[in-house]
Amino acid sequence: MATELMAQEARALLQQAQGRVTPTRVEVLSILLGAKAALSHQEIEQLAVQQGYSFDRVTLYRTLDWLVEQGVAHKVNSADRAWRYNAQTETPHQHAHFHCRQCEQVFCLEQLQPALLVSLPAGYALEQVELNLHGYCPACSIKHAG
Amino acid sequence: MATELMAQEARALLQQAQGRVTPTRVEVLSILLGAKAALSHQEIEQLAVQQGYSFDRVTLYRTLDWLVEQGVAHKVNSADRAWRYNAQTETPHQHAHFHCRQCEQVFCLEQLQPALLVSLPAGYALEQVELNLHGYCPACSIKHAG
DNA sequence: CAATATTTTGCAACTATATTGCATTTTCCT
DNA sequence: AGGAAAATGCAATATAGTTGCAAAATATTG
Repeated sequence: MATELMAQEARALLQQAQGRVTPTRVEVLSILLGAKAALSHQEIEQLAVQQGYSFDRVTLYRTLDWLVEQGVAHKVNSADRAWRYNAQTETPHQHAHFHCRQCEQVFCLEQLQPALLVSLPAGYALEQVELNLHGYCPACSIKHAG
Repeated sequence: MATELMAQEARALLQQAQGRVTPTRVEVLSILLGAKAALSHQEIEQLAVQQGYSFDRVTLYRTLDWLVEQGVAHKVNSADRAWRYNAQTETPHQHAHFHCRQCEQVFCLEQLQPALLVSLPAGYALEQVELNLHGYCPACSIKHAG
């Protein structure tokens, strides 16, 4: 597990944020940095415990909110009514999310550009485009197809 | 209020569904038919009360689920972690949703085609595309701009 | 039209996610 | 090291949605 590396990167990112670099924040951000998919609060809590760290649920919520506010993480709304979070290392850009129907994980697709024909009706002020793809992720596709 | 017309249309649609045409179902569907935006369970309940009709929360949830199942309504996941529903009179097609940041309403944009460049990484099995646009709806844009 | 079977509804209790207020602890700065 | 400000933990609460079961409504059959 490259936990220590992630922790270092996390600390570096937090250095630039408006606020304190606390163990909880380092832990949470390094978990997000090490994840391949967007994580729910529960998944994060579990991973933290696995790494010998624990914190209150409320603290986690607040930490995640703060990370989003600071621009180092972002929030995805998934079908099971739970927010999922992942680290946002690069500049905020429009990227798509792939929601797996089997394992319910949410993957960020950085390279997918929604070259959409924005022929929005008059009057709407567009601020952000959110593209969600639903289906089966590579791992689940294999199990599915057999 | 064109309630009676909506109720008639609702009854016609329900006639074709697999199940009973009950007052609750007619009421809920006609509310959805009369709405310009996707409605939350709370908004539906309120509108029903305004029209002199009331039902249990659970019944509403079940009714909405059933309407979706029957293909006469569809479900949208919005930012406030509440499902929103609207009538689906036409054939199910991929359409975009506009989420207003001010009034939190969700509008269906039937005409908007997400001509997206689907260059999905290998392994992903795409089943559905969900396009959400965030910003300010016409009514709120006006208030916003002054 | 009455009896019966089936579906739908209402009630109560429950689950899960998330939030709020406040006291305590930790962190940062000098 | 000391003190101000920020972060955390705990308890309580809000909100969305679900489940089981009994009662009511609707449809079906004799």
